[in-house]
Parts: sequence; structure tokens; C-alpha cells
Amino acid sequence: MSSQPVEDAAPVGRVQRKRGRRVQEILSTAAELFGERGYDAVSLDDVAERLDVTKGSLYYYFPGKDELAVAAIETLGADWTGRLERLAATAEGPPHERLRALIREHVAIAVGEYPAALRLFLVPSTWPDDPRERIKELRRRHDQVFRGVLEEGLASGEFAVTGLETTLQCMHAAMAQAPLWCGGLESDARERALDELADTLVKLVAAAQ
Amino acid sequence: MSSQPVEDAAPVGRVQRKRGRRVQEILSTAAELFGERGYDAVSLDDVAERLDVTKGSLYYYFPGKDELAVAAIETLGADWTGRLERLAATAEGPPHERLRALIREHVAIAVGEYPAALRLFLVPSTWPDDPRERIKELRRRHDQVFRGVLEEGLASGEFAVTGLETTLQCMHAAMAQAPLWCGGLESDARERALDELADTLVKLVAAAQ
DNA sequence: TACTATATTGACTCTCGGGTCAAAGTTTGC
DNA sequence: GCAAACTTTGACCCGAGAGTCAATATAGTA
Repeated sequence: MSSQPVEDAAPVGRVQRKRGRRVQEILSTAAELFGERGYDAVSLDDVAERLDVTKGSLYYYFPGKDELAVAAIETLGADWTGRLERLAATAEGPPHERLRALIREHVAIAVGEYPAALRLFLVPSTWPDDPRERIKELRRRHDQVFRGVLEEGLASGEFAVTGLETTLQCMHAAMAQAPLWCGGLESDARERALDELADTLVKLVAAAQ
Repeated sequence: MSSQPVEDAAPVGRVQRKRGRRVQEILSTAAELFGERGYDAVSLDDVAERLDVTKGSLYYYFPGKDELAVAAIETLGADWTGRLERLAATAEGPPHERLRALIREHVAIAVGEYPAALRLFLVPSTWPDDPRERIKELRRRHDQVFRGVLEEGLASGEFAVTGLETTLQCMHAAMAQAPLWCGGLESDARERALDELADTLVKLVAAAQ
């Protein structure tokens, strides 16, 4: 929004870029941790330890835990949604196959990398509006990937739903909870469980034939 | 709350029964609070305040926060499941109507009374086995109500599922998250949203005809 | 090399919330 | 009425974890 003087905006000095890279390192480490355990269960000491620095350093880059967490969650969300968007763009086949692939990839990421993602969307309602809005925005962009495929299938008559948004919410909920009940399974059993989950969720859009 | 005492009260003295009643008061108040906000967001001072006593009193009845919380969650779960069991026992009609009624009642309770119930099942994995097992047991009994209706419909051929347990997990997940996305709606809009949710979830068991 | 900007440290403060306990208050039973 | 049992209080301890900051180390630059 607020544009800066030209010399500050475009070609930032080497030092600035280095700082930028450091910020990214911190965010990506923090995203890992928050994705594994959720906001409450991660302390700044935890983040610092995984980065091999001390807590004080983090305050050189972020004003506080909340800001770091929101930025980390945005990093996590951008990564996750980005991968789904790429899949949606390249996947071939009829809508139900593409939808199934999306679901399958989503839960694979959830179970394997961000098992606590569910907790991240349970933002305490005591948080200020700005960060809550930013997290909702992540969710919107994420849902948009699924919504696209759903609308495609609805247009072609291959899908039918009671309500589009409700269907999306149900899918999202079931996928988000997947780590809870198949996180502990052996890898082959887990694969089968996730396959079954995908098949089950595809039923939500089945056209009565 | 319409629950019967969870604790088996063997000892008979008047004093003992009075103590038992006090325990139930505490549990039912604590269940309210934990159901509203979840474990982490409720302090013992909060529980004590709603009971118009001080924190110290709680330690006269429970050895610590965890024990109080687990007992309160069991109270909450017994109340909730009891209401669903009663509904399942009295409801008339074909399986899909009875299932729909169960779903509708479940989300009504979730949204109206225990909006944070979702958090209660996100038990930190650092907890000891005993309480975690007790909470899982609650979940089992709860699922059993739905499983009963599902099996009935499957037996009659009115339902078809990809996998019974997976279907249950999906239903449970979607119902648990309902408070997140229709908690803020006006009451009539909310009723419509919950109706739509119930219709959507019933699709999970639709037999391909 | 010397000087400056940047980055990191570690010891510090502060608050919150779980848990303890002796003392005071209340109820019970004789 | 009164002693014993039961219940509640409120002041206290403690550890965890967020946040602060002067001192120090490192990197960049002339």
C-alpha cells in the first residue's frame, strides 16, 4: 500500500537481503514447529533452540511471539496452498479424479508435515482482528483450490452438492483431523487409511445418478 | 446439564452424599467452562470464580487441574452421549432420517453448549496414558451411537460406505468443527446452516442407486 | 587496519497460573 | 453446648515463558 522512496524499494543492499534470508530461515523453522505442535505448545525458546540461537535474537527480527507466529503460519499456508495449486494446475482427468488427488495430497501433507495444523486455525477469539483476518485469508485462498475443482464438476454435472460452502467445510474438517486418527498408523496402513478417507470424501460431491 | 452422576457413590453417610453433590456441582460447572473454551484457556481461578469459591477449595476435592479436567470432560461426555442415546432409542423412521436427527442434535449441542469441544479431544500427547485412555473411551461410546444407526442402514441396504470407521471419523470431524464456522451466525441463518450440514453429511452414507 | 552497522547474547524483569497450607469458619453428632 | 470433623479461605511458593536491554561479538566498509 504505502510506497517507499525508490532507492529503498527496489534494489535493497546486500545487507538487507541477508536480513531477509535470515527472516525466512526463522519463519520456516517456526512454521515447522507450529505445524507440529500448535501455537501454545511452542515456546520462543523452542524456536530459538532449533535455530541454534537464543530467544533474544528472535526479538531482533519480530516484535513478539504473536507476530512471529502469524508470519510463520502465513509461510506454512503459502507453502501448503502453493503445492495444491500446482497440483490442481497440472493434474489431468475428470473432476472427481482431480478432486481425489487434491484431497490425497492435502492429507499427506497434513499427516506427514503439519500434524498440528488443525490447532493453528483454532485462533483464540481474544486475538486482535488484524491477525485473525490474515489467517482467515489463508484459509480462503486454500479453499479456493478445492472450490475451483468443485465448481468445474458442478458445471459439467459430474458433481452435485447440497451446498458448496458446507461441502467445503466438511471436507476441510475431515482432512484437518486426519492426523489425529491415522497419525499413529504404520506407513502402509496409513496409506490405505488415507486412500479410504479420500474415497469417502469424494462421496460428498457424488451426483445422484 | 441433564446428566446423572458419573461417580459410583458407594459410601452412604449423609456427609459423604453432600460431598458427592458438591463434586457434581464442581464438575458440571467445570464441564461448562472447558466445553466453552477448552482446557488451556480455562484456569482454576476461572472455575472457582464461577462457583463463587476460591481456588484452594477445588484442591479439597481434586488433586489437580488435570484430574478435575478429565472428570469434567467425562461428565460432559456422559451428558452429551446420553442425550444422543435417548434420541436414538426413541426416534422413529428409516435409518437416514434417524441418522439425520442424530447429526442435527449433535451439532445443536456442539454449537449451543460446547463450542470448544473440539479442543477437548486434542489432548496433549504429553499426558499420561490413563487419562488419555479415559477420554478415548468417551469417544468410543459416543461413536457407538452413530455406528449403531449406520450398521442398521448398511444391513438394510439403505446405506453404503467406503469404510465404516472412516465414515464415522469424517462425520465426527465435520460436526466438531461446526461451531467454528456457524458459531457467529444469526439464529435463523445458523439453523439453516446446520440443516444443510446434516443433509451434506448424510450423503456420506448414500447408497449408489 | 580501524571504524561503523548489524547481529547475538545472557542475565534480567514481570506476569500468569498451578499447587500448598496453616488458620479460620462451618457443620455434624453427641 | 461443645468437641470433632469437615470445608473454605487467602496468603504464599514456584516454575514457565514472554519480553527487555546493555554489553559484546561479528560482518561490512573505508
